[in-house]
Amino acid sequence: MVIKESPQYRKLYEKLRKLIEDGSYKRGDFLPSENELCAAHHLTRPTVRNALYMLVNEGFIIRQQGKGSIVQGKPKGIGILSLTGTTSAIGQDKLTTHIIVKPQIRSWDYAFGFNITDMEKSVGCIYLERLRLINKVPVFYDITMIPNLNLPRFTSRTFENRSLFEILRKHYHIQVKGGEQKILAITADEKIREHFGVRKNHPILRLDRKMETSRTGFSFYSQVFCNTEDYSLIGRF
Amino acid sequence: MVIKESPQYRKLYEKLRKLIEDGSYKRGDFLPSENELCAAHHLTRPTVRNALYMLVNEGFIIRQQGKGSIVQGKPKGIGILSLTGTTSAIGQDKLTTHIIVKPQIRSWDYAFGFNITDMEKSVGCIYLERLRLINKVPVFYDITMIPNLNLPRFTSRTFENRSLFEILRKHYHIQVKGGEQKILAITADEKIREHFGVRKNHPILRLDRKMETSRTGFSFYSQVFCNTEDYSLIGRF
DNA sequence: TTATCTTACTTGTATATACAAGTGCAAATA
DNA sequence: TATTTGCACTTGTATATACAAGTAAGATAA
Repeated sequence: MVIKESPQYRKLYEKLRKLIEDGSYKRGDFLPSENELCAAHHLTRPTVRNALYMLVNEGFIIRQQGKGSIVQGKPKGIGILSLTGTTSAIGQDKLTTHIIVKPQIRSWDYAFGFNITDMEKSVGCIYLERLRLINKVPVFYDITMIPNLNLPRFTSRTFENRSLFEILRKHYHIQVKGGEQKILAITADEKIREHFGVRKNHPILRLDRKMETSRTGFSFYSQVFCNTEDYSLIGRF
Repeated sequence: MVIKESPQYRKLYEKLRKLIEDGSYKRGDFLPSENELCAAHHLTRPTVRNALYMLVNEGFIIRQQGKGSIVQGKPKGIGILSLTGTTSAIGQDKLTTHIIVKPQIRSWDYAFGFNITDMEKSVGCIYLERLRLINKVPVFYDITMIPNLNLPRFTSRTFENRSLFEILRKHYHIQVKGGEQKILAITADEKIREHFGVRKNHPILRLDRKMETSRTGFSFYSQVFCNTEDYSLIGRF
């Protein structure tokens, strides 16, 4: 498979994003002006602006006419509500993953309330369940279902302490572009209580998510149970 | 106060958005191509693309190279997770609002975990509590705190069945541009149980939100309790 | 001193243009 | 018939340019 080189504006976006994420630019700092970025990277203003608007859309910076691009810092907390997966959102060091149900082929005909196509039904899905801990405290329990479409050797890969998003990107060149989610509060059932070690009637946040990818028509689905006693979900809108 | 005319790309965005929202374009339809929109509205491609990308960012359409702009339909469900307020998210016809605590000036020194500035502290806040019902079923209970900065006659305005966002926009020319939110699951306390009419230990979704506006430095805050038994929150990411 | 104007910067809006690259279909070819 | 080729369409990327409008600070004038 041919991996195309990123366009210029995306490269600049990645660079600036990294500088914000690693703290080179702190909250309140100003990015270089558009013209300075143009000169420094040998680009024109529309190209630079393209990169800057990506940062605006993700909340890394705000822009003010007459002043400049003001760094907001990286979106804090558990950014599962935005584009990133859990791993990148909270930092790999703190997060450990236990596989509860190893990836296996199953038949399916629905995915957490999202409609799936006849084609997806016919090929079945790869099913897995994971428990994820932050500083050794179980916080997420998730069930993932991925249409079994041209993902060779997927079920034999190891998921312990690995990001699903990363595996899809590196081994299959599939990027998550966005998606849809439903959020509700429930009380823990017995299985969830056991995994989280909580009492009866403990409130749990449930997310039903559809992830849309760069491969056209290819989406996958997950249901995430989250114990928000110690960690709340944070996002920008 | 002078109200500036919207730029061209924003006008086109509004037009197209309306056409999608009122069903003139349905899910799966294609919008006219960029060149057709250029010709029809006497604009150039970059301007048209600007409008189209606004629709992409809000999930109204997706775009595919070589094919076109594919309508996704309006983001369904209760879009409180995205930019819109509750009223515009679920449609005014179904939503009724009861004022539980009428707008009043109070002192404050925190806002649901968000930091507020000394200036905001010193002027106090406008405080109100509302109960909002969908088809006569109570679904949202929200507490709102707005810094008391140059909002003449605010506390005397009527909020029954009116949108807070709309009042800010029409009477004070303040638009909500985005914000930050924390989401967690809790069990209903006695006050909430009473308003929602639910039993003890009923799970409730709580959102702590900071709304950032077009008036620089002006943000307001709300805490929303949501009974997700019948309606779950839906958003795109 | 105080108030106003100018200036130099910033981002915002808009046009005009060019070529790359993905999609789908029809015509030409084996 | 089946396959390939070419074409006409779509969006994607990038450049070059111009002027509008917001911001801040220094120069100028009252």
